[in-house]
Amino acid sequence: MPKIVDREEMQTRILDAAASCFMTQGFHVTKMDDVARAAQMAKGTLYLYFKGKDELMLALLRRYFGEIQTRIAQLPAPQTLEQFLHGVRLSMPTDGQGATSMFFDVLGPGFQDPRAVEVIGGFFDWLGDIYGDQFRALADRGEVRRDLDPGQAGRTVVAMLDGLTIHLALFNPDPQAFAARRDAAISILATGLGPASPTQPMKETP
Amino acid sequence: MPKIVDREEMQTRILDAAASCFMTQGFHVTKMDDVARAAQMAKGTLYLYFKGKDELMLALLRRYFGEIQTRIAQLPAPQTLEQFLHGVRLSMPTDGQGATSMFFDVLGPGFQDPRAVEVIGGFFDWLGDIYGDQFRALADRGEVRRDLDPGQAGRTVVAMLDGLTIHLALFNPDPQAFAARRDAAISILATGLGPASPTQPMKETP
DNA sequence: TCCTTTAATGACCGTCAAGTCATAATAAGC
DNA sequence: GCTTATTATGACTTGACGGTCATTAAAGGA
Repeated sequence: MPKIVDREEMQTRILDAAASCFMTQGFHVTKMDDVARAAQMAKGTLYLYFKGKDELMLALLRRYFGEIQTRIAQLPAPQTLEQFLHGVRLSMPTDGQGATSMFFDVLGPGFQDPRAVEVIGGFFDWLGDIYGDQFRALADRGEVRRDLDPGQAGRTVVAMLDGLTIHLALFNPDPQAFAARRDAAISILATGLGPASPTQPMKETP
Repeated sequence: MPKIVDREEMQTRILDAAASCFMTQGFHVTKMDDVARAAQMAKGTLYLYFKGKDELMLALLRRYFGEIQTRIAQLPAPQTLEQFLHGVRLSMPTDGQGATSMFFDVLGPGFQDPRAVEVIGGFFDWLGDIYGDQFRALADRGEVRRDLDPGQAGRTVVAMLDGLTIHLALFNPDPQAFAARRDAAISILATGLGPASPTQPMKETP
């Protein structure tokens, strides 16, 4: 008798619209009317599928990071430091901007919503742990120095790489500059800022 | 005849109050009434000294980064890589939190105010240039590898270190963890993730 | 003390957007 | 095609906050 709708499909449609709005304009600037228009429905309809703007954002965050997480999780474990760094290179965003601005918006207002911090922070914790595990394995193979605590090192590298992404997204959304600095960062992660060791081909006397 | 007040002193008082509010609550959450109460004056009085909330924030940003900038500028140029890293260590925040949350708030909403981005981004550009100059000089002395473009490397290092600060401030405001990761980061910047070179005392075979 | 000029106040206004709900539209069964 | 349960709509309500301004207070000179 009744009219029946695929609830999940509607939620997906709304989330897609919200993602588009939030990512281009930012969370706070986006009005629920904007989302409704993007999803081609009336504002009231949104509230049949999400309790409010906050819930909408949370669902979006969970979906977004969930996808990245499953994608990263099924990558093969690197066997060498070079492989690790190659993986890092591939998994860094290429476009600048993107979702970074959205996170700024969400984390911004006094960290109002601890759930958002938990989702985002949880992801970085998780990734830091992954890197930590990989460092431990690589250290056993002599591919990575053994004097660092792998767990701390994992979190540290994650934070440093994210800093790169954030700065590029916020201050210099130029793909060329991004590529150059990503490569510089990876190179620094590999061998540090100090002069090349004698085992590598590089002159030492000026 | 007239009543006369020290305009600058009032502005300082207001800026101090605003800094306190913005840093603890965030920019968007803070109401002008909050700032007024913190400065012990009525809301209307604020508008005699600052055009509006945005101007207040901008003035605060300029003051904040101006102070850091002059402090860093009068530091002596490092003569060795070790000195450079020591300076980095000293110039990193020790408390976690602090101003970072405020910047998130300001940069957040769709980067609305380009002036704020300019102030903050300008600071990091400036610091990246400083580091770049130092790298150039250190490379000449054989203290730093010569295969990196100093300018890019300076910006890159600044971004990576800021990432560390951001993550600690947002996700893990624990001073102990901060110290541990700061040290890990500095160590990685020095010699990289790879195993120690033969010139340094460290076993290579497991 | 009184007058004049500048500073301080806080009730008020206008705007803006999140969220609501009475009403309309839709689809499935009979 | 009629009935009914469910879904969709968008005008309206509500609350909040940045900014204003008529009014009051303060300070210095005569």
